[in-house]
Amino acid sequence: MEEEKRTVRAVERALDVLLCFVSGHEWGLTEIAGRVGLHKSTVHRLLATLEDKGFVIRDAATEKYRLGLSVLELSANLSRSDDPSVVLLPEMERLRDELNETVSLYVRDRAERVRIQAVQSMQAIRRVATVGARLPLSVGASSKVLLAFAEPGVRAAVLSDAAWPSNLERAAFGKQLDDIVAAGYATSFEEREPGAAAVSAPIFNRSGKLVAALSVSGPSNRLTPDRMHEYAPAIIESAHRMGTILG
Amino acid sequence: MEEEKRTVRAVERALDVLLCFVSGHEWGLTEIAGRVGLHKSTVHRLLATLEDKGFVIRDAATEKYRLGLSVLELSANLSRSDDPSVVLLPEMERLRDELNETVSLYVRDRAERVRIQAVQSMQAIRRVATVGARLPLSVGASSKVLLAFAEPGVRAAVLSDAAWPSNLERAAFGKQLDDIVAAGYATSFEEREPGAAAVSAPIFNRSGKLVAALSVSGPSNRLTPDRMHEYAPAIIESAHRMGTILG
DNA sequence: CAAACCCGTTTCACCCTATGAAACCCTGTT
DNA sequence: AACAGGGTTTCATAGGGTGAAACGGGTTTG
Repeated sequence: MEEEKRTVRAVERALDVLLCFVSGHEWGLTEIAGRVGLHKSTVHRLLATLEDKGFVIRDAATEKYRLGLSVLELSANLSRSDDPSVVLLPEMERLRDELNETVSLYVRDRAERVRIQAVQSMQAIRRVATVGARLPLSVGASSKVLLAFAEPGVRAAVLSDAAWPSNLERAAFGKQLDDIVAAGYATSFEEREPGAAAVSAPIFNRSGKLVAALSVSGPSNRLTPDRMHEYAPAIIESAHRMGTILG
Repeated sequence: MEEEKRTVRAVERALDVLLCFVSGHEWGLTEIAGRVGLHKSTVHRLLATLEDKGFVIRDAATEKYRLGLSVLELSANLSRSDDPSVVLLPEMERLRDELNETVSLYVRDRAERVRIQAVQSMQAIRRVATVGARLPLSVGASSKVLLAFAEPGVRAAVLSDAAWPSNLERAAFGKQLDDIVAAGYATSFEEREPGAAAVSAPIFNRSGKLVAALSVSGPSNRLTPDRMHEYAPAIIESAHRMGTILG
């Protein structure tokens, strides 16, 4: 609490309002005010500003707010030519076709992970992965990869974060991460979602720094533990190839 | 200048900073300060706030700012299931396959139009359309559609906008829009870009309100005026079908 | 090797402006 | 009519955003 904040409160609050729209598409003013814990009139002013700049629009029919087109405009420029999510796409599709399962790409953002790219399996029963989703860093194969192979310090920093689940045994988890470093890949079986399993391997750039986790996921009856270990070499090889594509 | 502003200045400025990233991917602090016309230290604080909420990140190598992952997260939820750009995609692909030309979807945003979805022709020579692009509302087939079929008032409002090109003869343009309403579709031949042509038809929702313009575009040697009028019925029918898909 | 320069960071006093309580205005409901 | 539940507007207050200036750390210039 002693932390000197060099941020602008009004802007922080406006961005919190904007971030309401990551879950659910439409919100009324009062709803938003309740969610962010601010007074109606404050939120009203913030929304007017956001609307003015095109970040939100009011649905003419429902009178509620939804995301505006400025966000689309920004996200269009998010994918640059040297963006991993673009240059790695062909290789992701190749791997998808080889294993016929959904392939995702994750990066770590503080104490969370974000799915920055995904290609879906073509099978009827498949893992459906939405790009942009933000997931906890405590469970799942790619979470463990993103922690295990991270630069020194981040592992300790994340594990000691206040948001980290307290019921998770730290020592055992650390041991698990060490095993993953030794094996070169991680698996998860019905860990985060029942019926789902995943294998994940680290992607390093040329200077050996971890940049992303490549993950293959599907229903747990297809992706049995045996099958996952069988797939692992192909995934590791694919991840290695991706590393050479990057700078 | 007498206009009572009910907006928050600090937030406005922060959003202006964010909107710098629609053109060019990377900016230094001083560059941004110059662009938005603010003092360095102000921009520094705003950027710190934006970074804190994940809307921008600092490239570790170049020390410059680029868009952060929160934008990705937001844009993921912009494409909701009832979002036109998603539900209309199959029909757009069908039309693309029928005519073998690039198909785009535009909506009006104030005095501009935004391409919210596009599927490319498979031919070697084809119109390449990027989603999220923002274009003037004064030229192009879909511009004319978005104006001609708009609700009463918006036509006059846009034409009298300060940003409207003054060299455009208003009376003649208005007549042209009336003709388009009568015809039910619009064409443009090398109007905005040399060598490019387009046909566009309006999409109305069930309550008869204009929601988007469906456009077929390609090289002007394939999309001759004759060919465009020949294509028009199919495009109108497709646009009508899309209207029934929407609420 | 200074000096000059550029960029980002920090400090600080001033006074602008964001804030929230309350009142107000709708429209629909009891 | 009275009420409820949304959104809008007003207004006094003090809290906080602001920009000038100074600082620090690089790199280029003399």
